[in-house]
Amino acid sequence: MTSLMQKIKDVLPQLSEAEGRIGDYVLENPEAVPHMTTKELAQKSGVSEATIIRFCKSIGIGSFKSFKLALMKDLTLTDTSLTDFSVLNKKDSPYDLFHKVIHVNKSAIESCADSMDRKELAKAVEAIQYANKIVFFGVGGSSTAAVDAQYKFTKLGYHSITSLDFHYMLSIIPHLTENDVFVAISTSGKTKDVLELTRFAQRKGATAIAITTLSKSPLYKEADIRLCTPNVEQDFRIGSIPSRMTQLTVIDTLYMSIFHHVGEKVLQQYYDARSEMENLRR
Amino acid sequence: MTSLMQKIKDVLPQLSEAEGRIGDYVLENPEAVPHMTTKELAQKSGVSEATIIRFCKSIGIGSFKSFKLALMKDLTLTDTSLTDFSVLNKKDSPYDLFHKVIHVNKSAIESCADSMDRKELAKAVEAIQYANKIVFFGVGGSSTAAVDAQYKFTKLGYHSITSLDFHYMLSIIPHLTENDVFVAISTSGKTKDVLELTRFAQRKGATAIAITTLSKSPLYKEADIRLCTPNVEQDFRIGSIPSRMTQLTVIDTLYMSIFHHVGEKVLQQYYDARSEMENLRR
DNA sequence: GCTGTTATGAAATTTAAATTCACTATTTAG
DNA sequence: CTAAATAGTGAATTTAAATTTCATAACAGC
Repeated sequence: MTSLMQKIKDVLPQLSEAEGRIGDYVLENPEAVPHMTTKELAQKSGVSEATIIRFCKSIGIGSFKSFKLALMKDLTLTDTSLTDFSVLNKKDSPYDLFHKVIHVNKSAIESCADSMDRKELAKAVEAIQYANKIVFFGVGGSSTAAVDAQYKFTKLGYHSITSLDFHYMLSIIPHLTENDVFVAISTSGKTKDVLELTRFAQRKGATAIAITTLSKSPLYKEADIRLCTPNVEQDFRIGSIPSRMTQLTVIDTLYMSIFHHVGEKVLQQYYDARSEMENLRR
Repeated sequence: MTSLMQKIKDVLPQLSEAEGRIGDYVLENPEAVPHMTTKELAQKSGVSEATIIRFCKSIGIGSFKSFKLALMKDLTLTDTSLTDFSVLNKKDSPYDLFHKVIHVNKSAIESCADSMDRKELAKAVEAIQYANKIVFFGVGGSSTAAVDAQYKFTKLGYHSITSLDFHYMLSIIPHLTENDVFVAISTSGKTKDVLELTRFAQRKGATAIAITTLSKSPLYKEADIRLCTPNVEQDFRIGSIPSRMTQLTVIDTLYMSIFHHVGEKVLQQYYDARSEMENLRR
């Protein structure tokens, strides 16, 4: 059993009746689905087309097209690829673990393509591009992405802010306006601190961009723009290892996109910074 | 070179001017094409949509959809991996950049396997395992890895320290002893701040672990233990995007390895932390 | 029993792929 | 050297697929 199929099996009990019927059909006829249209699959599993789309989102994939692609990949890779650390072994040496880490991280980054919605991405780039201030916030494992983002956007000349301190953030947000962007980073989308600050920022008029998994979480529902990360396996042992990689991939994309727009303008500043760094021999 | 790509090359001379332009574009950006629509590919190769369809038929494929599928299959088989953003294109949309970022990050992580020395890794794990304090230091793009590491090892119950502030670090290091570990993170291995602190830590008796590229850099030469990251392409535009991924992969490996050793002991603390978090509904 | 929420499909909209058609440039036949 | 034939092209259209919106029905909580 491969990862996507397993995933469907796992969530099957939580699905609604109609979505469950789709799941059943897909599990029984996986090789047929990649060539179908929503209409066909809808007919065959006895639901409406709209429910097909909803089914895709329920299993954490952003579009029907991506779903078909992921399923196809799943079927061709007979490789018993582990995408999590379930097969951790007592005898594993650090070097063995190293290769597992490589594998998990690579898989996580690969699956980013499944959950991202290109329209939302375009909206996010647009919002950031014209932003006055950009505030990033993430706690726990997601703070890494926030810190990284803050650094990158500062380099691009933005007024870019982050802090791990909830109370510090509370003092920042009142100054936000509709020209500003608040980027909330939370894998689960349920983190209370993140939610509260996001709502606060929205009340001040800022655009709330969420970097979170595709799910029915409050953050997902309430954000103005959603950049979805895939539902990579979570395990207490590995904590947020793979989900951090997916968050950073999203951040990198935003950075590259903005650079692409403002790049010419900041190039001189880049060179300035570099030559000054060389002068100081740092 | 594989079948489809080769096929395109073969027929290229026989194609008409406009179709030839498509062929050129596809050969230059094969990994970008599978995510495009006819419209996009038409724009980027400077032809009309109709010509895209005709191009597909010219190379013996019945539809644009099939063409994309075939190309994708082709690419997964061979790895024509670009490991840099050299193929950045003026017309790239955020979604295009997203796929390039995925590709670059994936490649970077993959190539980690090439540069890591298993003995050095074992030594590093050994040193950290019995360490009293662990200090991480990285500046610029490498600070992300330091921050991430500090958080991870704190979760494991270590006295784990990092700061971006050179002077703060100066006040930390005098307290290090031979039971402590100083982890220096620098892609180039030449960063002055990192070097100075590393030497200082070594003078105090701490074991210096370097996470750096395999090169003749001072950091590489002077460190007690070397964990090498691959020499991924550096580019002013992308800064440290791929090298940050490789650093994090090394950090993840250290974390997993240590967890593997001390795991049983800290499991209870993990559960404590989680249930308390749930109590506080954070 | 009312109210708010969730699940659902029908219909409308949006988006992508493919086709048609008209125009141009070039070649070929007379 | 001209006229007809032909190939190559993109604009506009058609067709088809994916996605969103909206109204309704079922249900849970009060």
